[in-house]
Amino acid sequence: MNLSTTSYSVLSLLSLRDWTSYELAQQMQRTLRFVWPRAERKIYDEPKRLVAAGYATSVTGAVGRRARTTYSITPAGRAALHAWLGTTPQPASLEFEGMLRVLFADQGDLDQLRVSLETVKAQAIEARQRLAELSEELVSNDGGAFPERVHVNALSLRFLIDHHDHQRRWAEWALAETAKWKNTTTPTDAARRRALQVFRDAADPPEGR
Amino acid sequence: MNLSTTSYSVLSLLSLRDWTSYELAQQMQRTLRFVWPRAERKIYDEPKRLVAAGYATSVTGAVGRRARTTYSITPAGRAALHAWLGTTPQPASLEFEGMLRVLFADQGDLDQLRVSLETVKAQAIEARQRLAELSEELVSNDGGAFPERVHVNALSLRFLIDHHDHQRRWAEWALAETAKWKNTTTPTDAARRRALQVFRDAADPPEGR
DNA sequence: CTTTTATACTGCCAACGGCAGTATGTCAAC
DNA sequence: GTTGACATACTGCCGTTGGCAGTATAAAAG
Repeated sequence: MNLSTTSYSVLSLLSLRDWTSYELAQQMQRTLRFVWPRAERKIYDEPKRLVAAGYATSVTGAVGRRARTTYSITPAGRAALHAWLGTTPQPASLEFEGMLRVLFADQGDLDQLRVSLETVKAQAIEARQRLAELSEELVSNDGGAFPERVHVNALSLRFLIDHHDHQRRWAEWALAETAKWKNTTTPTDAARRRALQVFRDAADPPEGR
Repeated sequence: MNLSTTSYSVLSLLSLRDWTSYELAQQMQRTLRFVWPRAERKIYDEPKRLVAAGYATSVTGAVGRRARTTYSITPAGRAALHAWLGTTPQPASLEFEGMLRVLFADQGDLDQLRVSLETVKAQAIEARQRLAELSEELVSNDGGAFPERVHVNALSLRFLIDHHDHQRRWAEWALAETAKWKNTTTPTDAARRRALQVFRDAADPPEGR
């Protein structure tokens, strides 16, 4: 009975309050998605696994003739969560289809590249908008649903905001850069010089500490 | 016979030159991993799928008594790749276990939080170092193995460098921020004020265009 | 009182990750 | 000239995940 990181992310939510599977699925999509994106479908399986592991208990009530199961964390669950917080996380990993389109843009034409960049920009703005909405919620009622958690939420939000702003700014820069291109296959001499300068900058990592 | 984004990333590599499965697996880990991370194991299946789809051909040679299969893109493959470059990419998605540890740090203790942040920082520096090595290769021999592709490589590298530098700088900021904390559960008044200021900043997205 | 929308899931299957295993090639040391 | 270490070059297996489709009831809107 091995639990995945997804299991622990659900267990983490259960450490804050009781939830139904449906609420957990909603909450994962609304907030945790930004750092741990998982299909809604999978979230429904996790509480069952947690119960099987002894980390949660379920209470089945009813709304009309429909069953409603509410899950709660157990002391063993809290202990397991505490232990997990001391384990080493996997490195962050980024899936970026839009960048694949850019990397191999020389196999397509200039219009396609520019549409891809516009899509990346629009998607960054969209995600940024979702974060702004979450933030508004946190500002109102002085800290949102979990006002005792403002400090950790702020740590995380600071990163996510910059992350999505960075995507947008990069897309804008790339659009400006490619505005001077005549085709996707042959860089102009100026573009070539700027490219080599990017490589030289990148080859020299900043001081670590 | 539906091809995945992983299939198209392999097809993209084949558009540059011929490769063996092993070389493709290496190249994916070395470079494309940063934008499309996939297990080495899976890369071995992709060329076969591309052959089945008519997008690649295979030629089996030999090194001693060991078979060596080299894959090449077909005209149909080039056409399919061109069409794919015009499709809409999925939004970028980030998996960040370290941030999960930070978000639920109030369920653990201060030492665990600081170790998590140090790990995030070290992993960012490590990834940045891999990018610096790639860049050195691109600077030498005036553009690396594919000098005609400097312009698209520069576009992508610019983003990736900033992405990993951002992770490092954020981890350093978070370490400084948490240096003032007495525990993980109760923010000081000052920390609480700074948190609410983060939310207010975040609630106000910058001008889109 | 009927249609729409939200709630609350489950089944199915292809894609994926990670580990273990197999087998050959290359080079350096003994 | 053989042994061992390491690199090359994959394949099998199995549990996890993503995404689509489907089922069914409750609540809200018209």
